[in-house]
Amino acid sequence: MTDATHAPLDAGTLIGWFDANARDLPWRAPECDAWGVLVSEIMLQQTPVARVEPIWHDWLTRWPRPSALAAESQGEVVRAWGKLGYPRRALRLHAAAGVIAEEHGDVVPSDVDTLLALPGIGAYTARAVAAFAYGQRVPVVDTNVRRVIARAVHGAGDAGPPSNTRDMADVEALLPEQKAARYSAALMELGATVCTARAPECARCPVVSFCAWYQAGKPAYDGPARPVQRFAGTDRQVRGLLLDVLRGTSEPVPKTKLDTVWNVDGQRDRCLFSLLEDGLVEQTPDGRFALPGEHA
DNA sequence: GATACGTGGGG
DNA sequence: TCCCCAAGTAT
Repeated sequence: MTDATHAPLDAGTLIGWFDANARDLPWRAPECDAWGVLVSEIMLQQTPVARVEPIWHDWLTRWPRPSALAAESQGEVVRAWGKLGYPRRALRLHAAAGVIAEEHGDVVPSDVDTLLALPGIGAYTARAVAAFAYGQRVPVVDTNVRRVIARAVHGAGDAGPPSNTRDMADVEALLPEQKAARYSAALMELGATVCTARAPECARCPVVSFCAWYQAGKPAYDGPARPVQRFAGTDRQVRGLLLDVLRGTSEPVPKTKLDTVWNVDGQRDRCLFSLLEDGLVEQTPDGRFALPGEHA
């Protein structure tokens, strides 16, 4: 066993660093409740902090409780989601708010399994809410945590493909008995601001002298390459263009209007159909198109 | 386990 | 310009 004070990711060291260096994010404020934490976690799925912050403020002001969001139309929620990306998250958060309002007394659940049963909440988000909103000692594994552990503990340049079971066991082994949630926040913060993917600033790292990767001379990552996420020309781009039209109008639009955003007819129609299937778009009785729930 | 799913900033 | 990356989830 490694001496705790010399472990690569010592809790006292990391929490001390976090106390002094944590970013002042609104969902970390003492007055932010579990609903605010949940909204932030959903918005932060694959979307950078800088783009989330202003939208998060809008949402918490407009819908300070789950029941308030649940009472809103789906379309308005998708519109307020703006350009955060992956708008199905907005629909799922709206649905989760409905369940919380109806079945949980308008209080975000604190139990991991109950959270996991809500739409849009997976292994990461369920534990993030349990830890950051309720102070529970549960492993919180995101891409930052995986990268920090890969480097500091395993001496690899980057994390390999995710494995929920193995990744959670890795974190569980590091998690201190006390202040576990704060430790997880520190781990994530280190990965987000210092031990970054592209250009880690090892000179600023509080645990550099215990880092297996640094000690080994920062060898290049030799694992399998991540699949590249192309965007230009994909259905994702076309769906985004279609939805952007509908976000910008309160009145339903005729299909001819949507036809102007992309000139490959087959792809465009397929994307419109998939948006209808996903419930992100609805067709009005007269055949026009709109965001859902506003023009039945 | 692989794939689909938005959007925009930075190197 | 192109490519990588960003607090993932659902299928």
